[in-house]
Amino acid sequence: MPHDLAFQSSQQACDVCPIRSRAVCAHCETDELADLEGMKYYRSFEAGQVIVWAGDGMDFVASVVSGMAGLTQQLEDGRTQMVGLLLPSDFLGRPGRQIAPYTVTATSEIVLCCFRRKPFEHLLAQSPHLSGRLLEMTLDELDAARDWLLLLGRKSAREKIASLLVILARREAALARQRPKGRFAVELPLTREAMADYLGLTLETVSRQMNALKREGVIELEGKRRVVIPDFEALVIESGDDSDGGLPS
Amino acid sequence: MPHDLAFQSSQQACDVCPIRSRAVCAHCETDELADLEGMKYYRSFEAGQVIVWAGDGMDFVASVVSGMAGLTQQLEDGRTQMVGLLLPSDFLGRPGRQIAPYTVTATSEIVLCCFRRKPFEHLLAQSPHLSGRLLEMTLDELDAARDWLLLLGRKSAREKIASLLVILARREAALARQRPKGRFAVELPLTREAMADYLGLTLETVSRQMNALKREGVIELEGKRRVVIPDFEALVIESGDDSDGGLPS
DNA sequence: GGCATGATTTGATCTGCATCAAGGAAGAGG
DNA sequence: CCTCTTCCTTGATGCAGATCAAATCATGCC
Repeated sequence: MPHDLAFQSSQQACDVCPIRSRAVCAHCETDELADLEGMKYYRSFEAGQVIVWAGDGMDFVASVVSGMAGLTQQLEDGRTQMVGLLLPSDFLGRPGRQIAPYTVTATSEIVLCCFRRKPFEHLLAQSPHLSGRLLEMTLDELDAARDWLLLLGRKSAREKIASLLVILARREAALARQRPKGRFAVELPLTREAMADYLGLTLETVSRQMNALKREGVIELEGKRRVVIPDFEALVIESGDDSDGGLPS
Repeated sequence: MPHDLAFQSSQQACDVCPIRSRAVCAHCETDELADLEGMKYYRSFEAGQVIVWAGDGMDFVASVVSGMAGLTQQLEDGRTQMVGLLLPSDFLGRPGRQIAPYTVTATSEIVLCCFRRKPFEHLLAQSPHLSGRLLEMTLDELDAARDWLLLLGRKSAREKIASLLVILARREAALARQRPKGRFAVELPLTREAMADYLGLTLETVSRQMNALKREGVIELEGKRRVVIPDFEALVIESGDDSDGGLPS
């Protein structure tokens, strides 16, 4: 039985929270934060643990504080596709919906800041700061899903791998309010199988393409779960789209 | 130059609107509807016309009244993926964003109920009925995008075609507040190429699979743009997922 | 250390769909 | 009626990535 970190950090204050500036609560005022503090609790999961099963009831919603999780959908015969990637500051759960439509699995050790559903929904109805931010985040997620549709529908295996690394690098940089450039290192808290499920490939193809990119010097592997990108712009070219990621300036 | 139908219908009243019960304005009260009437105007486009180009400014948002449109994304080398399908009652545009990220093309003749951006955003900030409904619709769209990810990542060409027909049948039935069952006819306001762009296939594969389904009696074709589904449940089985579409009862 | 367990790599072969290449069909405009 | 043009179908061939099969590597446990 894994050691549950939940109660170690159960009373961390919002004003020192690392995701404060990007999470659902980003626009909240002091009094709203106080309300949120009253309904929140932390939970931790280890890599591989299931956080929610599709079809189960959920009595909470949550923000990812650290770590990574995947939303996963399945066909009856077992074919699996990841349909959402939860990184720090992302939101888990849908207000107004009790039953989870997707299975959520921790792909690395993860810490969630959970809010009890009922009080959260109540506050959501009161606070335009909260509901406005949630709308904004949902629209961003929809944009990300649409980029992902392009990836799954039209990119080659090699481009898919490169795209995933670009996404992870951008997200990691965004938390530090930067953008990736030149030499850059990324944590890769995913097994080859999880990557395959994300990219609509098999794990063998993922392995082959990763090693091909490595052989050609586009990436360097430090162990299996850490990637160094010697030239970020070169990786972006491999990813197939030349967009700058839509970030300003 | 096509004949512009825009001004023929420029003053249709909201209370006789066919999409009233499902569009952004669904939860609005009489006074909010009056505000909306003041900022709205209708525009029509013919099949194949571009409604918005990616990168262009948009000074309106809109609801689809009738017809169909596709949001489309492209890689520099021309590979094209549809990333959104706009059917009656769907919402076009993102509040707070001026520049369109995707090209929007009418795939059939289409009528839009447009709202001037600024007044709409103002009302959105005032009205929880409006913003709440928009959040709800955005979350539904995200769910649809996630089903689509599964389709693109893991389904065979045959399953993809069947899935598209199931989606169109469900949407057509939903407008009449029903669910498809038994024998059912669907309009297919898409060229083979548009279907291919939706499904991440080539138009040749779409054509072959459509005719294969026809040969096997799963579908019947009335002309090229109308499909009769003799047994809806059989089509759902071909689509690969046995879900009931998530509708209650 | 020795041994299980799970993750990853690597190789050989197969196959579904893309690609390339002609034709048909059906409507629009002269 | 003829001739574009656009859309669709059908056939032949090739290839990227799936599938099947075995090592290799790591890690934790006894």
